[in-house]
Amino acid sequence: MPAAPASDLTAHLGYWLRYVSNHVSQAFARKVERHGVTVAEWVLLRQLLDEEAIAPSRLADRMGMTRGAISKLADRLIAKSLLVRAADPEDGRAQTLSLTHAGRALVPGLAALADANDAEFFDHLTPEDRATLLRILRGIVEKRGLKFLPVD
Amino acid sequence: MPAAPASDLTAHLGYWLRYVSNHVSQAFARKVERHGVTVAEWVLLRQLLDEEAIAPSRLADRMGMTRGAISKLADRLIAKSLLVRAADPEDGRAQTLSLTHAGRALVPGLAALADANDAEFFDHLTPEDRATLLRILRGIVEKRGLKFLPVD
DNA sequence: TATTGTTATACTCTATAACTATA
DNA sequence: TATAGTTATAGAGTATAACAATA
Repeated sequence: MPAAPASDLTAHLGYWLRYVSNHVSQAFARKVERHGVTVAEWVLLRQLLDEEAIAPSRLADRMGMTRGAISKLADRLIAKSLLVRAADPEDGRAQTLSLTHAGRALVPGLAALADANDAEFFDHLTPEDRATLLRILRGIVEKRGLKFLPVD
Repeated sequence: MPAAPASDLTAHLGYWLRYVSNHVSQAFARKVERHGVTVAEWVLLRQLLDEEAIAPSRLADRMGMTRGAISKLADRLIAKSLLVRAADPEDGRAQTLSLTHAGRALVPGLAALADANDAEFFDHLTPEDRATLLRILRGIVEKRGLKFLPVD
């Protein structure tokens, strides 16, 4: 009897994508861990750098997480004195998140680690391959339109 | 004052890879969830399909997980009657894992979902782009040699 | 009533480390 | 001592749902 007809795991692009992505992220996690933050925390910090102050719900949209998840993530960063919460003077329900001095000071170092991590995994590619990879990934995001993010 | 010098998140291929991969995996997770399994469980089941019986430690190597993680994953699949554990007659320390009839019967349906998920995210790509993406991802795995997997 | 945000609960995934049994 | 495997513990990430305050 021949092998079962189920298609091979390795026939799926999703499988390879997940495999490589998990390893890239894990390697990055180990790098930033030494600075006391996680990958998700880094992404949140980086978002704040350009924004001054931002509503948790906007972060949730951008990062593709629920508001509850953002709340917990923010709690951790506040406990590390990298972030502060403040009431929005215009809307009593709303809050804003912004970086502390320590948080702002931490970002460039983390960005350098992100650069190093990217180099580690993608520098051996030709410039063409790097461009193609970026184009394909961005194309998928655009095509799917981020619209399938958590609805909460 | 210009923006801070920290490089943009979106400048990193790792960022896009993680973003797309998370969405592809989440979409797949929702599909297989209806069949009562998770993505990691699916990968383990699929590995077993070709092997008849396999040692947990081999699975750990292949799947890039620790032995403890495989143990727990196997526990869940055994609880669902999709997997069985058996003592290795040749080595009193060793165990083997194999699919039950129910487990084996479940795989083709899950494989069809994996096919569908891949189609959903990658079918709009040209054949050239799909081939390039696969080549790049496989190249990274080869280059890094899976050697940075958990050491346990 | 609808919206913003937090809190409570739960489950998966993963890791590290202690432990058991066998080699 | 070394190896195979399990178990214990912990923490990140995520989700859903209940809740509080305000609009």
